[in-house]
Amino acid sequence: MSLNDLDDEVAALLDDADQRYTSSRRRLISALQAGDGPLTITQIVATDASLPQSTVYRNLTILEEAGVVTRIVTSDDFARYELAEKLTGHHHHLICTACGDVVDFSLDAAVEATLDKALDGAAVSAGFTADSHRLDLLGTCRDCAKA
Amino acid sequence: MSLNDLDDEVAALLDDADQRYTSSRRRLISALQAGDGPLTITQIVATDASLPQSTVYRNLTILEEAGVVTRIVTSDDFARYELAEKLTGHHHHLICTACGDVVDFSLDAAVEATLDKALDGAAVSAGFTADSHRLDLLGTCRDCAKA
DNA sequence: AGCAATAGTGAGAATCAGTATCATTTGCGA
DNA sequence: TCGCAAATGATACTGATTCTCACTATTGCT
Repeated sequence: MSLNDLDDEVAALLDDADQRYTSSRRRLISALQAGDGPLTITQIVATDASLPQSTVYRNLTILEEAGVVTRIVTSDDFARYELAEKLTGHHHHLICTACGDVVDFSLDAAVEATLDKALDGAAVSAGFTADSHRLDLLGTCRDCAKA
Repeated sequence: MSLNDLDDEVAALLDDADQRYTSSRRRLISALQAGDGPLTITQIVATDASLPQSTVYRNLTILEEAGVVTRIVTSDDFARYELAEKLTGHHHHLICTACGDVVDFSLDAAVEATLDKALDGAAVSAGFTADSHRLDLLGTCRDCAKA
């Protein structure tokens, strides 16, 4: 999705939620777009120091409610945010258990299909209405392996 | 794994970590064993009111370091703990996005094998040393679907 | 058994990511 | 341009988790 298309899509989602697409929110989207994985609030504030922390928290919550971003919790004490899959496509996360960093990756469609089928079966037999799945790979990133 | 085998295995793991298998820790293991999914601290304290909160927190941390339990973070504000996969076998989680409850489930071995192969490929091309994976199904549990 | 020395306990204080408050500013509609 | 509702951002607050520390229990030694 190009930057302009993304912008239009975000604008539409915010409009649906009766929210304005303010400049703080634009800068947030831009910071998230620039990362190669979900970002913590600290990382976002470090990237764009003109964004006050309270605005970042509030707007990320609003953007999440509007379906623009997704909140990710790994194991460390910091929530992370990324653009919703609707905007970026389905993907998964490589989580470094040493430094906590998170990077995106994708699986090929055949594997995803097999997985979805198996998960649907499991959901049905547990009386569960499946919505989506979340698959993370835990391990050590290149940098931490070196250290 | 039978209750006695579990007990022996936990004792061995704690011994390796130079930790004692005290009665608080036994009660914790027993509470975790009784649940059908990872439990929050609140749930544990509710189950066994003789366990003070500070002891539960401290001992779960120690048990996690010893490799006996695993800390799970979903999206709500409460961490959950379960017996380590080494003790219970590999499994996944159904997470109810309405009430936050978590229930265990398993996939058949063929699907797991396909998945592991695909994940290994992804890890290698990202320069990542894979350790384990985590697969959760998000949706609505029977009780919340009714409501 | 008695006696350190060491480990575990638990009530309460401290920490800190995240949320709520509110006076001020911004920007849309008439 | 005016008026009003929404957004901002500095600051205070909340609550899950961690830390502290005096006390108790257990281990190892003789």
